[in-house]
Amino acid sequence: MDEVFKALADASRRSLLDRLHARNGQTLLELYDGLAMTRQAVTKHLAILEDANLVATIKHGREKLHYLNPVPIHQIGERWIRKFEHDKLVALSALKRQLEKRDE
Amino acid sequence: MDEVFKALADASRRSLLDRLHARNGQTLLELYDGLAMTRQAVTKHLAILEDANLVATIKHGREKLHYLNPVPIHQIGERWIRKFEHDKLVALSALKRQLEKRDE
DNA sequence: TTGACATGCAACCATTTGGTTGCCTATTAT
DNA sequence: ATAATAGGCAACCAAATGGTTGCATGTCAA
Repeated sequence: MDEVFKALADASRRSLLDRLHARNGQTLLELYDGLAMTRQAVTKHLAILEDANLVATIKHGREKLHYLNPVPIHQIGERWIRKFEHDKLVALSALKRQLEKRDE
Repeated sequence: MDEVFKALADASRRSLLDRLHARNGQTLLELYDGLAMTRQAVTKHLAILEDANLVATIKHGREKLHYLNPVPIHQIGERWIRKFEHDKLVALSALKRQLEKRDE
């Protein structure tokens, strides 16, 4: 879970996931195309995404196809974000009230 | 949004948010209590959470009260995680099928 | 079979990160 | 008034991070 959060912390990696979301099963070179970094940098990012189980790959000849695995993202939604959902409703108004009250 | 992801990338910071989720409006020393790091380290973490708008504070005398702001977390759920929700359903079975197909 | 193509590996680098220690300031209680 | 309490500031440090360059390997096509 920590690996997933760390993997998602980088904007380049999130945009790689976006690219796979747009079109699944791309090769390294396809994912690399148009990005302002070296191919090797992309390789490293993809490796981090793979370690975090956000991307699965298979080798197909000399190509390596990258597939998005949405499960860990979903789990973060379920196990982590949902936890704070309830607070959201009362939060802003209650926060203001509490702060004003404490400040008397 | 990037700041929020970065802020959430650290386990210590996530646990601070958990603590605030359990009891809102704690002081630095209360949040620091029992943690295996110095008070100043906690201060830094809280500053990062504050910069990411995940925590709001007010000074109350010599104390500084920390309040959780669940809005950015919720936004990540809405704007980011939801985007991958649809994939989730088809993902695992479809993934397997796709991989096998590609591998012929 | 030989060259082009897709990717991998490893060393290196600057910057960021998470943490420390030491001291300073502001507020409260005795 | 003075001591204790709550927190802030700044310098420093090691390790992790995000990136680079250079070269090696495996696979496909002419």
